[in-house]
Amino acid sequence: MSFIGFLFFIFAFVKEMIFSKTVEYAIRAMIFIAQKSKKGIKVGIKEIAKATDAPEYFIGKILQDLSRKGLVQSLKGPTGGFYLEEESSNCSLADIVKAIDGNKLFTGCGLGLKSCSEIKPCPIHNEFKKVREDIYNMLEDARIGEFSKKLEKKLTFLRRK
Amino acid sequence: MSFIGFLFFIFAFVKEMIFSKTVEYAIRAMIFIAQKSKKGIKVGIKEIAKATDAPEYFIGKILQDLSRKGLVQSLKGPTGGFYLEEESSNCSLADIVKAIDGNKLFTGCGLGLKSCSEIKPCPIHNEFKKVREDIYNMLEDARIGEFSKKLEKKLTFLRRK
DNA sequence: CCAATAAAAGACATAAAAGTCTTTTATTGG
DNA sequence: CCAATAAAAGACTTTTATGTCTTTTATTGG
Repeated sequence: MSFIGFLFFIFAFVKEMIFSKTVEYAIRAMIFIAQKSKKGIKVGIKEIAKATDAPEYFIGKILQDLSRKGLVQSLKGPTGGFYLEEESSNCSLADIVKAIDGNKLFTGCGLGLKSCSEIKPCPIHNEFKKVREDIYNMLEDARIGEFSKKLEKKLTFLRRK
Repeated sequence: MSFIGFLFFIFAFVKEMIFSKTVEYAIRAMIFIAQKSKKGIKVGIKEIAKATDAPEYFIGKILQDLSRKGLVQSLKGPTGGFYLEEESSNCSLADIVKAIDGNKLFTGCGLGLKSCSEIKPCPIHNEFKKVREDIYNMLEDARIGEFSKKLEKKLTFLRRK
């Protein structure tokens, strides 16, 4: 199974659930860049698009944005492309989601909730809070660098079958 | 605090997260209809829209759809409106989500996952599975009838303050 | 320096979700 | 039966998300 195929497996779960296409593409791209970066290789948009099966121009835009926000590094010109500095490869899925969609997914109790519902929270309120926390923890624990390592191990395993 | 206000508290959590506006409005409307239905009152679209702070024509469309699918009952003409039969008031939030968005939110392991990832699931895969299950259970447990009962109790409590 | 390369920037296009309006159909009380 | 009422149905508009294209800017190897 291909790298892309494997990613699809994992994110098939998520995509209808929490993440926008933008976030989905961003995460796939970041993992791919991380893998290449570990080998000291910078990758161009075309290659990223092909490898992660994302629309070329769209992923370009997304990475542009992430680059401005410092989650990924880039260099123009020949031998240029996208890459991750040591520090960046330690960023979590949560960081990516935050960078793109803001932290609305995580900020739990907005305006109203602080007053009434926190004092006397309804049962469902608490359940949701828990789910949110679970999602946050999950995304926070999933570091791009770690993730790509694990993926590679699995891939190796899978390829031997 | 008003009924609408209270609902806002609860769904402020959810709306950026899982549910479309359509689902959000649907749930608010259903709870409102349930409360009225318990008193044997049928409610019109205008009243529902006002009470749940949803766009009138839009909630009309949504309830039309839910009505076709049997989740809510309706009657045309004077003294007509929407209401819930005993059976319908026992429907869960999960039922509503399913009726509108299909069960893509719950069907967990789609195509790819059955083969490779289930055999050797990646850590994140399992976490997501758990979150999904949590969400499903939460939505399945939340029955419209029960929910409106609880809300009413809270409302009474709040009003006495 | 210069030609080639690749990202950045900005404008544009398409699709999906959300929201609105008008006409039709069913039901009721008088 | 009839006029009023209210949902059903269908067409339409607006907004947001997604996706595409063109031009500009930075970098490199020769």
